[in-house]
Amino acid sequence: MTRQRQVIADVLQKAGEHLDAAEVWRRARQQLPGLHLATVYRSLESLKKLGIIDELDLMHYRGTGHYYEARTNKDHIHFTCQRCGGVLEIQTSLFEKLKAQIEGRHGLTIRVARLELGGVCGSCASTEDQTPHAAA
Amino acid sequence: MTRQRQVIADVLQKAGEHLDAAEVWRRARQQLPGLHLATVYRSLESLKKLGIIDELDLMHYRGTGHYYEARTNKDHIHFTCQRCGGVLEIQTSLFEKLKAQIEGRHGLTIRVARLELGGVCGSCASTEDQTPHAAA
DNA sequence: ATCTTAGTTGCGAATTATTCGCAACTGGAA
DNA sequence: TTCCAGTTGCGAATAATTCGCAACTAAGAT
Repeated sequence: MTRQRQVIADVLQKAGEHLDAAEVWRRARQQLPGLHLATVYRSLESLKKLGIIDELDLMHYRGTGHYYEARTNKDHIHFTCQRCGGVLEIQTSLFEKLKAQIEGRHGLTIRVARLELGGVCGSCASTEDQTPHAAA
Repeated sequence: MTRQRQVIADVLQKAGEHLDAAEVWRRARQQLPGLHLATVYRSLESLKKLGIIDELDLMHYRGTGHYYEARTNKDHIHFTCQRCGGVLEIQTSLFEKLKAQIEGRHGLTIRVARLELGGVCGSCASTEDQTPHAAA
């Protein structure tokens, strides 16, 4: 584990939101001024393989890039409102059951699970505005 | 609905596999020689919004691009083996239950659901080879 | 402590994937 | 038929990501 990866993992652990590679770079450079963007990409790839972080695309609401977050002990689901762009994080034991059922039925091992939902959030369905309601 | 979109939707409906934009383009040009790649991207975007096709990334096993498939009446789950690259499509009613539960609990409407799993398939866990076992 | 080396970094250039601007065209409603 | 909002082809532009390579560094062996 190099200093670069520690800092990058730390940035993601402390961030309360989903960051793209460029934003991770901006923040990490405050501790590590010489850090190169290519290193950020390589580190994110390694951290992903190590199961320390997860990658998302939030239904491409904001472009084709990817977002990253520190992995927690329990997987959660991401719902992106396609009207206002808000992101809602959802946890439910049914998700764990679903994964367990699939592993059992198909004799495979799940290492990473990404459930991304898109649709219309409750606030957008009632009001007609375009401001994010769900937490990002 | 323009001829271009019809052909593109048709290519995806007939394909037994997941195609990236460039491959859709190659196939669609057989009926529509002048078709431009930019049009393919724009059409895929429209068809996605119409709910006719779905977009996947298959856990980025083969790069950072996206894959497309015609949508069927029942959503399915994609498992990508991170050892051999094989893709397994999985259906289970638990997935429908999970979506219904989320809609109910959070008062939102799900328009598109993408569950992508990564891990090790049964064959890879037993044999140590790197050949795809699951159907692509 | 020092050596060793497999793996990592910084750098800039290259590649891939996707989008844009604009003038010409076209599907389908009136 | 006329009309027009939406679509297309085109090439250039942009975003996102990866590569090649020489210099460095973490961490295990000596």
